[in-house]
Amino acid sequence: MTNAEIARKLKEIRTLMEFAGEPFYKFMAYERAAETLENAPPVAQLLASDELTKLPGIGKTIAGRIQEIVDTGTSAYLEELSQKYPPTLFEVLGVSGIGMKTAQALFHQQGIASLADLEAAVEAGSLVGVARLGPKSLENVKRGILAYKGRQRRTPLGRALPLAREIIAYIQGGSPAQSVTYAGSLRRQEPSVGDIDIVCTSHQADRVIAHFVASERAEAVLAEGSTKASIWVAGGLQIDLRVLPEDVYGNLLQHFTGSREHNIQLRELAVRRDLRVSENGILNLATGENATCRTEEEVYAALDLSYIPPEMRLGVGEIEAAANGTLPVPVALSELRGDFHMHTTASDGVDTLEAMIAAAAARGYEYHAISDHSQGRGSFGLTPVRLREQHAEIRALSGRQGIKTLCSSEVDIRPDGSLDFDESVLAELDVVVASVHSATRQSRDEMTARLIRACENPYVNVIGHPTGRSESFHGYEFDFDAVFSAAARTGTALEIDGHPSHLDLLGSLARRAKQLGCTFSLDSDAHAAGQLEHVSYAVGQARRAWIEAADVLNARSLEGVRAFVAAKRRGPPGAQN
DNA sequence: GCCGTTTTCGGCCCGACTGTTTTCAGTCG
Repeated sequence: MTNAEIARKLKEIRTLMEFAGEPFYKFMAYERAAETLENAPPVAQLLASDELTKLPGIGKTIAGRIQEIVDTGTSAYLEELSQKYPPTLFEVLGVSGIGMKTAQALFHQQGIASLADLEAAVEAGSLVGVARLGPKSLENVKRGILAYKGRQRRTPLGRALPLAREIIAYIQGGSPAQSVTYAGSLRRQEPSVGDIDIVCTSHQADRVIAHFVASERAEAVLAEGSTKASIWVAGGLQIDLRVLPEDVYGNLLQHFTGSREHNIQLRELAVRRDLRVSENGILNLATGENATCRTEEEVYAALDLSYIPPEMRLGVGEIEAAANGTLPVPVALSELRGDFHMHTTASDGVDTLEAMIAAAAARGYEYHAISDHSQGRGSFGLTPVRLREQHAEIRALSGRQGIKTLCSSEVDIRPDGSLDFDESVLAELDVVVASVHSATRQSRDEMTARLIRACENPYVNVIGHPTGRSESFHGYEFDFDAVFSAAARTGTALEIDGHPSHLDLLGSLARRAKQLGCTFSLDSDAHAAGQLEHVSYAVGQARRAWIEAADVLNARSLEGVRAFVAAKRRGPPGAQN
């Protein structure tokens, strides 16, 4: 069972507890624990090492429930609540505009316990007269039902970010906006986002907001006030805009970047110092003085914290680290000197070798590797003969663009852990990426052994997209700690694949790998010249994992990379004799 | 239910917008 699945169960408990009238801080504890879990290392590993209660917000009681969920798939407490309140209540609560109070009233007064019940009641007009449900609220409920049905739950980062950039350009282009940027889960590089938060500064907020809600993209305007507005765009994705004066830009950006848990912890720390933190500034409760910050750095400095990059704001220990000066500086895109994973028309890419070399050179890289698929991938995989022909082409083009092109391959890891090329072919390559593409539903033990054997191969330098996750597949089952430890021990880098449909490793898992001493390769997995920029998503996940430049293979010089490869081929000291 | 630089009890983050209200409850982020 994944962390996300366990977190979902905890959130179900939380919601049903509130529905049942339990005290606020009791059910909120479950919500905070769930959010912590979503960004924590795999629960199975935490339970094995007895580290679960070390996570913030997880004490004895909730840890016990988590253990129970892992062991049995559910919790007796959850089952008990579910007996009283049917699971279809979550549908009603999922309708925008219907909150806890309304849902409780509808349930107790009219027996409405599902979306179908709600629709029927709306149709029959039987909701007229329910407290605080006037004609406008009823219209909102109707719209909420339609949105609930048509809505996709979450939007992948790779789709949301371009949309956010488009909206930002629209705002900048037609309104008196000063600074405009995206915040929220997008800025934290969450793998998928529930909405898009945009923050903006202006002294004419009303004009910016009027322009925003007039966008052709807006299929509905959900709210329109003097400093904030919300719209829905196609597919039911919500976009929130907040506009404040330029002198609180730092407070504004900090506030709306979140995460919620990070902000709660930050404000709790502030309260202990008699300070109240909000998007409007930092209010000193003793003196009544409000300090405004133009930058986020000022916000953190005002609380005696070192700057915490957005991707690290997850409420998983970063505030403590920032307070005691141990927060690492995460790797930055500008520190990358190359990219080991890209394809050409020789396999399933759409651009030629020459075009990919030119594109990599244009990014200012010192080196890059061409890593087309190996023969096992069927019609588009390269045979040894075709691979050697490609090497000849690379040598012929070498040096023309002022970038070193390395000969590589994304070699299939076969079901038994052996590689799709034999050693004589692998030995000719400068660097080897090895990936699983077949038999992805092997047993946990088989997949673990398969990946460890790949790590132990002296020619394998990078394990490509290590978990195999995608938008539609949760990834292969294997023992993360065992494989990550093998990678660290053998000098094999783990890839963080930035292709938006992969994002693999995710930050939470990569952080575990970092704790186990792994080296990482941050790659684009580009299948077109324009996709080399996807490496920025890999950097985003790396930063969420607290990975530093020193942990990153492609942040090293070409000599450093060659030394990494040579060391593994040579084997551990003494192994030759 | 969790937690501790006022530590084992007594606290627990902050604010905007809407619609239904005659001063605020509910929802949302």
